[in-house]
Amino acid sequence: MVKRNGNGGGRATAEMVAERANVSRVAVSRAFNPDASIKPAKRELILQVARELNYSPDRAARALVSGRTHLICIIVPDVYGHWESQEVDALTTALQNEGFATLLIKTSVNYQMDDRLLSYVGGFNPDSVISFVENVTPATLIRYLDRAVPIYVDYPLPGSPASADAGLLYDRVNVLQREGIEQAVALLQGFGCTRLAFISGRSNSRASVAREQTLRSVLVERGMAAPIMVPGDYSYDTAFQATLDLFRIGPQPDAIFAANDVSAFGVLDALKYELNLRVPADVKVVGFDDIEQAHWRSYNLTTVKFDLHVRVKALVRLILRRLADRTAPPFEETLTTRLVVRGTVG
Amino acid sequence: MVKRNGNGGGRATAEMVAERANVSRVAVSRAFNPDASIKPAKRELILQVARELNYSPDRAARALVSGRTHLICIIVPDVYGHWESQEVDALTTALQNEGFATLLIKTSVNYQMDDRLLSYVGGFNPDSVISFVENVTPATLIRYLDRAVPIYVDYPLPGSPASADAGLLYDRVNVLQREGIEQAVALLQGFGCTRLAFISGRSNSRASVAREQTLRSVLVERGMAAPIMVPGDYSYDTAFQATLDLFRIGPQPDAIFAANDVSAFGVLDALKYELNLRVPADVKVVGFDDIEQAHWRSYNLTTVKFDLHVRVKALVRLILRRLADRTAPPFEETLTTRLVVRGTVG
DNA sequence: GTAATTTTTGCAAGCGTGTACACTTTTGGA
DNA sequence: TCCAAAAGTGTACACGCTTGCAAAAATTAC
Repeated sequence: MVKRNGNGGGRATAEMVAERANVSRVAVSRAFNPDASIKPAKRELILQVARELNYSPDRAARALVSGRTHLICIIVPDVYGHWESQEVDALTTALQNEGFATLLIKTSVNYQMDDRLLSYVGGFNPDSVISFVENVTPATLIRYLDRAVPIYVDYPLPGSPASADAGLLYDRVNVLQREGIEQAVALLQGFGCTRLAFISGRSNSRASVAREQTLRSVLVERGMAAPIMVPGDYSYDTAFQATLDLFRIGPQPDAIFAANDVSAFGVLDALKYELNLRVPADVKVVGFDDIEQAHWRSYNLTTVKFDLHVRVKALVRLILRRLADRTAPPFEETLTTRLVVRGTVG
Repeated sequence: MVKRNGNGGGRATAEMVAERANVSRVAVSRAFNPDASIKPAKRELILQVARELNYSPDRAARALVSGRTHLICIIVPDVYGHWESQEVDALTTALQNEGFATLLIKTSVNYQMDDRLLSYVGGFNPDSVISFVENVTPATLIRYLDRAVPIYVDYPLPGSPASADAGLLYDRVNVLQREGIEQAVALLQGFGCTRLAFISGRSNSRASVAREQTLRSVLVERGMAAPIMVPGDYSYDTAFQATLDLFRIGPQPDAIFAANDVSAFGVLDALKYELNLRVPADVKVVGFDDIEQAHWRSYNLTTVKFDLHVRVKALVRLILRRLADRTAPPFEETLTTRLVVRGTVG
């Protein structure tokens, strides 16, 4: 049984750098701390020596004393799609540029979004937690991770208060579905559509519920009938099958909203390859998100988008502001959506 | 300027748990260490109190003394596609089940895969590093991260030694392209194809080079002509445009290999929607990877796949074995590929 | 040139945890 | 009942780093 503690003997420590540069260990620490007071020439020398030794300060040790880990947890659902992938990707880049690293945490059969997962996450002492998981309340997150700054990515339901939940105040980024949906409905109405269908996402998804409810209220305002509801789960396969079922039984819609783009692809393929209906001539289709594949020629999907990078920037801004001042009142950013018109409508 | 060090006052410490449970702080430590010696009843009590206080051991402090962070860095290129997303996803789940967390690191304009990024990564003291980046040599990785266990996800070029590079030995997971490609070529030859084209990935991508070279040698063995080479970059748009160019000028191929599925989709859409060629009647198309979208009806792509989860399992196994015994000779796992036949061939 | 100021430096004390070591208690024969 | 072995416990130090404090050096003001 070999003794294996400390850094394992591999990495250089501040001590070694100090010795090699003939300075004190404290000086090394200061050289790596931008706003510490140290003579420029000395800092230069130390950084030079550090480079030779491939030294960089141990984040764990640093975290222990400073209380800041520079770790940001991103919690994503056990199954997640292309949209989340793209967002995790963009977030990682943006946070990395600010000196943070992203810790990817997945809810799964072993770690549901329960006490166990939360205290697992808490053990990392992250500076902030960004949750894409729908079924976790702000209250829970705050209770387990009170040192960390929780940030919510949220789709406010029409009429609900924006940045408060169970009396708690917290920072969040809201996405308003209204504008994009209004544009879409106006366009469809212009083409004479009267019977709309809506294929939902997973039942407990706030994004899906927000989209559905907003669609409903827009339809009411314009004097149109409520949408035919079709249960889905954001996946291609489910949407494909649901579309077949939809057209086999009930009143056939002349336009279909899908809760996300991937579902819309399933709808399109079912219409084209199984039902022999033409898009947009016979049926028009609208998706949500505008993921990369939406512009692929086979789909060429009309969809409600908001700029991913705008949201990511907002998230990062929120985190930085909150870390700089923990007592400020809740920050809130709101993003709007817009319709991207492609071939599946008009 | 508020003093903010330690854990910020939020999280509970072992000390607090000890006090509340009337035990020593060491006992708390032991309660959380499965193979430490402590009376079962005492451990139960401590875990109970810990639960009440939402306590879990601070990973940073633990890492500092044990030398193990339980952090695994996954380094991905600045731009990466669906395949990598799926793999990062699967890896995160698998590692999390073993008690590790994944730190996602992206190469980008600020942090190329250079000294700076490497010592940035090194600062986290990860237990292991899984690199999906092509232009980093094992030697570099080992030099900067010698305490961490480096793992390579690799596509060995035909004829090159498997687990040695620049005299260094290291663990790796190899993917053999041969079987799948042989099946594909046999099938194409059976359909009378004679002129093949290959759309490559990014020029410095080992995966692409390995696929190309394997294809070449299979063609030679079967007495077929060398493929027409078309430069690509794994993206849909580039493949789309490249296909247009290919058919406007040179000798028109009757079958096209694309270095990955996404490129193949670009090829298919260009053939169908711009060149008015029928697939598979006029041209046959083969992709690589078998990502989720390959079975979507609009593409229905014939492709060379290997099981993602098999590779992920192999990677995790490698890491666990190496962490348990750092002096063992290099481990190596080899995966084979196979052809998934769908609509774009035959 | 000296005194008052500012900048730089080193010491020492922690941050929260694991573990070797010595010590005390319990267990299991005989 | 007694003794040897096993199991449990507590003390003290270490891990690598940051930071308040006081002392030293460098800079400025007169």
